[in-house]
Amino acid sequence: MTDFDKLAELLFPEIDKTPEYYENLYPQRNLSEGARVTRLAPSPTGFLHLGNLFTAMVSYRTAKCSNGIFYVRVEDTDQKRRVEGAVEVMLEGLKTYGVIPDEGVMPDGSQKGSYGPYIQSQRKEIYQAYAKQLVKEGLAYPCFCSAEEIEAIRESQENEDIKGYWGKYAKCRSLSYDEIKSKIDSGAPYTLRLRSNGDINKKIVFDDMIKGKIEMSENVIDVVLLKADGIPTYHFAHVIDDHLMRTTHVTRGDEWIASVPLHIQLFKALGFKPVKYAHIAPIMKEDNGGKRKLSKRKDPEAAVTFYKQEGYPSQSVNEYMMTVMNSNFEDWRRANKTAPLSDFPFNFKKMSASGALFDLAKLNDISKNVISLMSANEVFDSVYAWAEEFSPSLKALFDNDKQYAISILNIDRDVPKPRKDIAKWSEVSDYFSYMFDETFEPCFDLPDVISKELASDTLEEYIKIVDTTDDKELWFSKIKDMCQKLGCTPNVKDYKKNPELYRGHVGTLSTIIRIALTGRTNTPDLHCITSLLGEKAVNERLKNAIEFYKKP
RNA sequence: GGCCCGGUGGUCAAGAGGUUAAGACACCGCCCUUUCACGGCGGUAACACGAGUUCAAUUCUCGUCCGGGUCACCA
Repeated sequence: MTDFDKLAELLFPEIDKTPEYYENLYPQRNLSEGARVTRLAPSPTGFLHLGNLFTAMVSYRTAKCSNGIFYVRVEDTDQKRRVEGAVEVMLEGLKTYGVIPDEGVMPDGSQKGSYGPYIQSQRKEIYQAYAKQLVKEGLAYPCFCSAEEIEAIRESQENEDIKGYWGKYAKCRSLSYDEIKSKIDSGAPYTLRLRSNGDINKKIVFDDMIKGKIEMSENVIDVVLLKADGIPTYHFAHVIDDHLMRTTHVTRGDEWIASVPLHIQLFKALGFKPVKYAHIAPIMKEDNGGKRKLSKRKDPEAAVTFYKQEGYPSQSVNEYMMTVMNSNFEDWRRANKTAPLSDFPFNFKKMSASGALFDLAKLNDISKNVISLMSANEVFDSVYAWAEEFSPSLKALFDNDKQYAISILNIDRDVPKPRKDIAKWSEVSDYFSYMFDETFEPCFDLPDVISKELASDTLEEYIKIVDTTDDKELWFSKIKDMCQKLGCTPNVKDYKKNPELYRGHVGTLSTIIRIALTGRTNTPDLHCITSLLGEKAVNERLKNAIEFYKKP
């Protein structure tokens, strides 16, 4: 028995399973050629960041486009940062954007699939079995340095290019078996470190799916594999889990690039085939002149819940994310207006290597398009669901008369070129406030070119002939007929030619009526509004306006 | 500071050793039009800088600058 064997037994007396056991337990997946296995590995530390969603979507699409598997593994190795219920919140958020795992931790908290457990805190023995193996092979050793000692080492490395626990700084690296045994017998806490065989002068080259070839020095640092409590660090857990769960492609934020040499070294030390990496640039935010990562503290739009609160349809967010993800998405969408997102051939190579600025204006534009394609019923259902959660007053209005609400939402919608005014549900109540007596705010301000006299003349005439059951043609011809009597012209071009001959034109009259009825100068189709408002409301509003304009 | 990544209009971005350097959003103008919106047409606006290679560089190389990342018993 070598010292390494003895050390392995000393450190892990309870561990009797071997790496071979796990290899057999988790066999290669039986998938079709080219199928990719991806994962999302959230740590339960809080809310769903837009960047998490983005990364998740990349993973998800990658798997889906190759008939592969997308699973969720919870990385809860840092008990200090653990937040209760965070995983559920995240998965629920992901679900609303259509990112639903095939395997792993499901939104209801259950686990599905035969490569589990999918929660790292439940995999302690697995990590330790591999750790034991590394110790046996002399590739890992216990380190008894305290936080203070580590700090002191760091301070002594001011002039060193490579900082950390390595080379001559790795004090515990060459402890003898007996030294280790006596420390352990005395109850000294320790971490397990990698005995790095990296060569500082050698380079490692790997091919990132997004960034391309990257060349870096080999890792020489004896990183911590197992913390003092026996729980693995991210690095160790990543390598073991992604190997055992048979992940083929790891997509993660590009802040991980710096540790790829370590990860590849670990894969090799454990005898695993390395995964392929796709490192994603973060979504950025403009910050007076500069760029910075979207921050959850400073930027409300960093939280995925923001979009729900504002009432952006999930599909709008999805489409926006796709345009950021793959630059050819917009072209594809133009050519395939109603195709489901899943038909889009997602490709890593089309991803930008640098971080894109988050662009709310673009999101709004996309969302307007998405909403313009929805039917009034779909819009109603979505707005209603939104209002239930975020706007009791709007919900109450809708509850009064759902059919009326749907009719309003249908104005200028069921036509070849629907309007694109609404980007999010929170705009709806304001947009249509004048359609409800409860929220209508009269405003009699006229454009400068229209006199109060003309306004009252027009409305007095109009109130006599208005019939809210008229069809559009009749309705408009009546307004045209009024022109003569009021010294206006039904022909706008005539007016423009000789404005001094007339008091106004049809448009002028329409504007007067529009203001009286809605309090606004800009609205969708006035005929629709008039007939939906109904006789009572129309008469009332016209009377009030007349009264106002007649006052000196 | 060491190492790594990136830099095409305000934004997202195609692009290739020779192009009038696409397109989308935003912005502006015109047309359509009972307002607005939609739609159509048009416009302003970009290859960070300096060397080198080359007949030719925004594209290749190097340097500079700028931006980002990373150097934990956090992920």
